[in-house]
Amino acid sequence: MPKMFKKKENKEDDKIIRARRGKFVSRLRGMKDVLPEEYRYWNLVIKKATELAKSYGFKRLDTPVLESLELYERSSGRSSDVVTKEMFSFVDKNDDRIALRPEATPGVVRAYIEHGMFNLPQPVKLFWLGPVFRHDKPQAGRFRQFSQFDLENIGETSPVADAELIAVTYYFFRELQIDVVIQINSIGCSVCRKDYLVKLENFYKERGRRAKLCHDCKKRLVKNPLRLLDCKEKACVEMAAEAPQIVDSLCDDCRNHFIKVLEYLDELDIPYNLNPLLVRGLDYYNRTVFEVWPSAAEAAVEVAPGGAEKLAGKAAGERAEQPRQNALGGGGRYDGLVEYMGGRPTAACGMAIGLERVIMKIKEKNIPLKDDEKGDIFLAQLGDQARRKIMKLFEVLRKAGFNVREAFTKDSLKSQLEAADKMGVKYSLILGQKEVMDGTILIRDMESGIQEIIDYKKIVAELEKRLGNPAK
RNA sequence: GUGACCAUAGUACAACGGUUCAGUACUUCGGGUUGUGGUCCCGAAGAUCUGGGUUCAAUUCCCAGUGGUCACCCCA
Repeated sequence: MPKMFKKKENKEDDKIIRARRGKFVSRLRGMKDVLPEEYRYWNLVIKKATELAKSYGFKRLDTPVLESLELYERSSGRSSDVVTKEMFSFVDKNDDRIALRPEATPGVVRAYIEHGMFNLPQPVKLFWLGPVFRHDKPQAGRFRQFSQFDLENIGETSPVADAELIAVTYYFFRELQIDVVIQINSIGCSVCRKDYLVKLENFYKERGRRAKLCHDCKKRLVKNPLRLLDCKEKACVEMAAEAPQIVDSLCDDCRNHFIKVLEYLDELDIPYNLNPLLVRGLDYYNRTVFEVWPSAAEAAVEVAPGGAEKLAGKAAGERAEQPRQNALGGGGRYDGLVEYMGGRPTAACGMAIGLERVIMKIKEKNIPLKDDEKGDIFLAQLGDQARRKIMKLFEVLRKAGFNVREAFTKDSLKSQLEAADKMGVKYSLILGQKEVMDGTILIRDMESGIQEIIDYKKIVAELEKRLGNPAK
């Protein structure tokens, strides 16, 4: 029979087999599994976030993954990209408009109002850890489901709150050995921002600048002029560099607030860069806005401490020239949001860090991680009698605090020791028929291969001698 | 949303318009007689993303879809 027919037959067989197995349904675009190997990084990052937040007096809360679509439309803003084009939203069986949360703040603010947290001592400091969703096109460090570590300080007008938030953010990165620089700016309050926007619009109307703007920016000029500063088109960037800076238009209150924030940061030696072009993509921000950018050593980013004096003295510092990289985190003040969403007038500020990006950085830097899943002792058995006895021993050792591993389902000693080896344990305890009879057990040092017979009753003492007392 | 590149076992890679070419390595599983892992030897399992088209013949060429990677936009 010619081969081509044979081949075809095989192919048909394969199809049948595949059909019997059932069709494999793969993961959704931009979604990611976190495998045990990767979870080591997550444990590290989550632990750091939790410890740090707690030690600064933030308390954890969770909010639902699903919220009313309206919540985000109202809070994050109709002009924000997050709301207009990146939201996972749908109509449920009840005809309700639902969204998977694209960020944490609106849900937290909703919870603050709904649970009457304004009756708690103010400010209310909260932290939040969990998945958020944005329907973006996946790319390096960008997923459709990703995780944020979020801090909110609600009910505090003082610039100390802004500075503390930024400080905690900075320490988070520093303690994970990731070099970052805080990009910071103030976008004023609704009053002074209005003045600034007039200046900005006038600027773009002068000397035919408007005609040189890119297509998107022409729209921005009408819809959200602040975003003009944020454009990456060459012509727009050049114009933005000459445009009036918002820090020069701040009202006294906003200006003083901002100076205070910077003074605190100077005092704490937190490296930041006054970035007059930083605006942010969510509509609810006012006054302080900031982002966390990786400080690429190779890009020779200039750190500019002492910005407070500069700002107090004259125009703000040099324009940020470095290429914009993926932000690791960001935040700012949102004094109007709580009231806007139906609460009392309440000042607040918050920030969020993208954990996948943090983990990406940790991996890039090859920061060694210890494998805390490793066991110290492996229990091997031969024969059913021994197996029963050793299953009890497992409980005893586990309760004594030892890190014990086993492969009770395997029969041969060979395969059990093989498993022990792969688990990287220090010692194996081997129990066979003979030892059961004698009331003994073998202890094998897995590195040297030396093994000794010990009294079964003295196991715990022997292990404590070799490994130390786990209870201590 | 726009653009570029890509798509073969669990992983990393080969190969080819048909022909003992779907191969190699790692991993996994089993074995190298009685109760001993790491090395070695033997064996097994395991893949051409989906759908069309061109062709006598497609895993290979073309198109579309899907997915991946990267950049832009935007952000975390």
